[in-house]
Amino acid sequence: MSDLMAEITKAMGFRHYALVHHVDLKPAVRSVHIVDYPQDWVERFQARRLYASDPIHRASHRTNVGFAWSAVQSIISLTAADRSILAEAYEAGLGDGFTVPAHIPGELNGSCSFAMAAGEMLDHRQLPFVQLVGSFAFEAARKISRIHAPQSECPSLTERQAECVALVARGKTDWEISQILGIGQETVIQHVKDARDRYGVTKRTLLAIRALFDGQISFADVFGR
Amino acid sequence: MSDLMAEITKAMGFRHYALVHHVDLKPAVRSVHIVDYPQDWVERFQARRLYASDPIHRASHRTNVGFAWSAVQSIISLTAADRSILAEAYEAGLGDGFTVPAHIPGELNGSCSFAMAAGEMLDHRQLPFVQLVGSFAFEAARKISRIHAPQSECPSLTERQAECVALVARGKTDWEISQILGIGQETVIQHVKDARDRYGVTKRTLLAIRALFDGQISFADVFGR
DNA sequence: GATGATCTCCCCAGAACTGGGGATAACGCA
DNA sequence: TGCGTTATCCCCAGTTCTGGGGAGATCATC
Repeated sequence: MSDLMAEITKAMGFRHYALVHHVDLKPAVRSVHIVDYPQDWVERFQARRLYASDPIHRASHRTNVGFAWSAVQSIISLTAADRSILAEAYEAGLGDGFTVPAHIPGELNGSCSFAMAAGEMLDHRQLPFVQLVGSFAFEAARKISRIHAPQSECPSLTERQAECVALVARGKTDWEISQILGIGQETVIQHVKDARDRYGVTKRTLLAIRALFDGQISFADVFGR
Repeated sequence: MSDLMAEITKAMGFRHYALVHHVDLKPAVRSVHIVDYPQDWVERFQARRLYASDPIHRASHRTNVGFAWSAVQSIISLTAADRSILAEAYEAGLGDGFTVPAHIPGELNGSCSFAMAAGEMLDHRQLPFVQLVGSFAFEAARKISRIHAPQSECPSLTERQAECVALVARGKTDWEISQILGIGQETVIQHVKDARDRYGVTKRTLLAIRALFDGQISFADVFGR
């Protein structure tokens, strides 16, 4: 993967790339982290835990399409600290660059960035192509890094159960759910009990999250309306 | 905007388009909703509130790049209900299509879809271009409707709080969390309490889901390892 | 007609959570 | 030095959840 990325990066006229989830490196977590940035910068980046506050990362959380680093202030306002981070990156050898955000609900935020050497100019005519490459590169990395392990049969819930779980996910108590659905509290308790059983979990919190994860309910069910 | 979309749609060889946030239509909410689908289907879609459960929408919540509708089962597993929804859409005049997801942390999920008439075939060589157009179209629509996030307060948690919330999301009890983190149960109770306060919620279930939604924790934290 | 699935309702005991009220210590920042 | 933040711990009363045990009604299917 990194060989391929290096090749593509070069072919597009860039010098460095970073294909990352925006988290501190935790070996235990299956996150994407394929980077070819100046070593010096990578170390400082991690030491200072910039993955959360780096202005490029922050900007990538506010948009859906890629952007040139030189245009970052059109997306977020830069603080003095941000400017010094950018200056430091430049010192370390990173010139202008282009970052493609990669967000999926319920997953870590990520991005795919390509950078020139310090002093070189971006070829703006090429950016749409870079956008495309960035998106697909991230998706590919994400698929590879995900073991997609159990692919266990997602237990299906009955309609009533799903309705109850959706309300559980909204933080409703069993009594509140009974009022919303117009049935008895005992009935709700039973539906939630049955739903927990189907998922083989013992806590309603995990029930809600599992149901969310495999699409029995969606974030729209939780926050919609 | 819709004129332009219609033109682009035609130029790319498609018949219909839909540039939408995945929510029920509410005039009060400033969300993107630019659609040119068969009227019949739009009505049924809204009547049955499919925005949340439509398999194409669900699939678009699981990926970051576009996908052909005919390949949707490689992303999510289809239930019988899903299949009947797809069949119904086909009946209504929607053939194969291509959907580009558009997700931004803290905002409503959205997508940009292009569809053929029933019976026509997708030109797969063109899909990368469609991907590009879809992304930019959504971003443009989003900027115009300038919903720039309903100033979605994304409260930040302290490290300890986030650790506790991640474990809450795994269905652990406060006592279990205390054992895992090697601290007192009372301390865990306090951290969870503080985290609930920051999010302004009163139930740990909603706390976990909110934290999941805006990226404080991820599904990897919940299911990983 | 039996069987299974679903939805509805009921009771109970013990565990877990929630919302108040405290406290101490360490750290950085002004 | 004082103030805010964070992390740690403690107590308590009341609510909510969890895991057992039931039961009757409907509906489709075999």
